[in-house]
Amino acid sequence: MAVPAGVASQRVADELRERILAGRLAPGTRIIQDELADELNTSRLPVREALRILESRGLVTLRANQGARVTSMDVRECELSYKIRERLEPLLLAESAPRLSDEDIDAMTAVQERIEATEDVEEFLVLDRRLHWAVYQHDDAGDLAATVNRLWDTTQHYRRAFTRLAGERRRWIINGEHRLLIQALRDRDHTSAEHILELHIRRTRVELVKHPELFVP
Amino acid sequence: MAVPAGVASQRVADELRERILAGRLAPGTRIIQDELADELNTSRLPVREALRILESRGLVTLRANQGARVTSMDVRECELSYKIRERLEPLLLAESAPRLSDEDIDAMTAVQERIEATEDVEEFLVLDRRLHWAVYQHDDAGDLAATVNRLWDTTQHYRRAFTRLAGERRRWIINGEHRLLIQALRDRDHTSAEHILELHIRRTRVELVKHPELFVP
DNA sequence: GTGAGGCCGATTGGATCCAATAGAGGCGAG
DNA sequence: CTCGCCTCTATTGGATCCAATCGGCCTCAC
Repeated sequence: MAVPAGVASQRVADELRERILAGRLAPGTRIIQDELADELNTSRLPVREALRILESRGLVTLRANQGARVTSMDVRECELSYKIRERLEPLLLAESAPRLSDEDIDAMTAVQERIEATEDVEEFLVLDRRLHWAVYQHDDAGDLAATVNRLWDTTQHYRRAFTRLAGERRRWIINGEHRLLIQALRDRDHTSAEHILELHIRRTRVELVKHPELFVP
Repeated sequence: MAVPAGVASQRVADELRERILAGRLAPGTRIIQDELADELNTSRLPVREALRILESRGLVTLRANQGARVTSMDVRECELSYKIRERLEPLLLAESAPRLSDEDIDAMTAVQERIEATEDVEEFLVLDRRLHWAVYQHDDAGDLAATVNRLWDTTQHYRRAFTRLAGERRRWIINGEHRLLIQALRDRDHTSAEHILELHIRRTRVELVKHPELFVP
C-alpha cells in the first residue's frame, strides 16, 4: 500500500499532535524516532521534520543528541498561557464577530447544549474547543488564530486534568459564561462579548492556579 | 574544515533568519535547498529541517513540491501583527518591569541616546529592537517572548521600508515616546509604562497602514 | 562496599542516493 | 501565427546508509 498523498512530514506531525492532544502521550514522554517511523510506515526523515514542526509549536521539546520529549509545563508557564489568551482571544473575537451570521450563532447554541448534556471529559474538551472556534471562525488573517491555537494545544493536557476534577458547580459556571457570550454575540454587542470572553478565560486561569498539584508528575 | 559544533539545522536556520532580517532576502524570494546547502557547507537535510523551523516561525512559506519562499505579507496581515503586539507587549512589560534594576534603565537611556544620534536605517532598526527587548529582558517564561519575537521577525522587512520613508518629525515622535516609556519605568510606574507602550505601538500601526504602497512588490 | 573510569548498545545527526513532481520550452497541428 | 500537448530538466520529497554522541552497565582499584 503506497502512502496516499500529502507531504509525509505533515502527516506525521498531524498524527503525533493528535496523539498528544488526545492524551495518549503524556508530557515528558520520550519519543523515539524509529518507533514512530515504523508505526506510521515511513522512514525517520519525515519523523525528524515532524518533530521540528511540533517543537516550533511548543508540543515537543528537542535537546541535541537526547531526543524529543512531549513538552511539559509548570504552573507558572500555564498561567502565562492563559494570560496571553485573555488578551488575544478578545482580539480574535473582534476580528471575527462582525461577520457571524445568525446561523453561526444558532450553531453555537447547539454546541453549548451538547456541552451541557455531556458528562464525558473528552467530549467536553472537544466541544468546548469547538464552541470557542465557532466564535473565531471568520477571522481571515490566520496568524493570530495560529498563535491562539498553539496556546490551546500546549495547555490541553492540563485542561484535561483540570476538567476531571471540576465539580458540577464549576461546570455550570462555565456554562453560564458561555451562554452570556453567545447572547452578547446574538445581540451584536461585540464589546460586551469581548469582556465576557476575557473574564471567562481569567476566571478559569484563577481556578487553575489553585491546583498546582496538576503540574507535578 | 569540520563543522564546529551545535546542531547543523539550527545553525542553518539562524543564518537564513539573519539574512532575511538583514534584508538580504526580500519577501517572495525563492530559496533553493541545494544553493543554501552549498553555501553553508552542509547537505540538504539540515536545510530542509531549517526551512521547517522557519516556516513555523512565519519567516518562510513552504508549498509542497514548489519549494520555499521568503514570506510576504499584505498590509492587512501586518496591521494585525501590530494589533497583537499592542496587546502582548504590555503584558511582557508587566512581567519584566518589576525586576528591572536602575542599571538596566540607565542602559536603556544609553540605547535611546544612540537611537537619537544615528541617521542610519539599519542601525536604527537594531537599536530600536534592542531598546524594546531591554524592557522585556527579565521575562522568565519564554513562550510569550518567543511569540512577540516572531511578530518582530515577520514584520521586520516592512518596518525597514517604513523607516526609510519616515521623516525627521516622525523620528522625534518615536523618540519622545521612548523617553516617556523609560521615564515611567524609572518612576516604577508600570501601569503608565504599559499604556505608553500600547499607544506607541498603536500609533506606529496607524501610520504604517497609511502606506499600503509598501506592500505591493 | 563504594566510587571512578571505560566499554558497549541504543539512538540521534548528517550525507548520499533514488524517485516523484512541477514548470519551462519546444514541437506539431490547426 | 497561435494554441495545446509532450518531453525534459531542475528541484523537491523520501529511503537508506554511515558516523557521532549519550547513557547505562560492568569492572577494577582502593
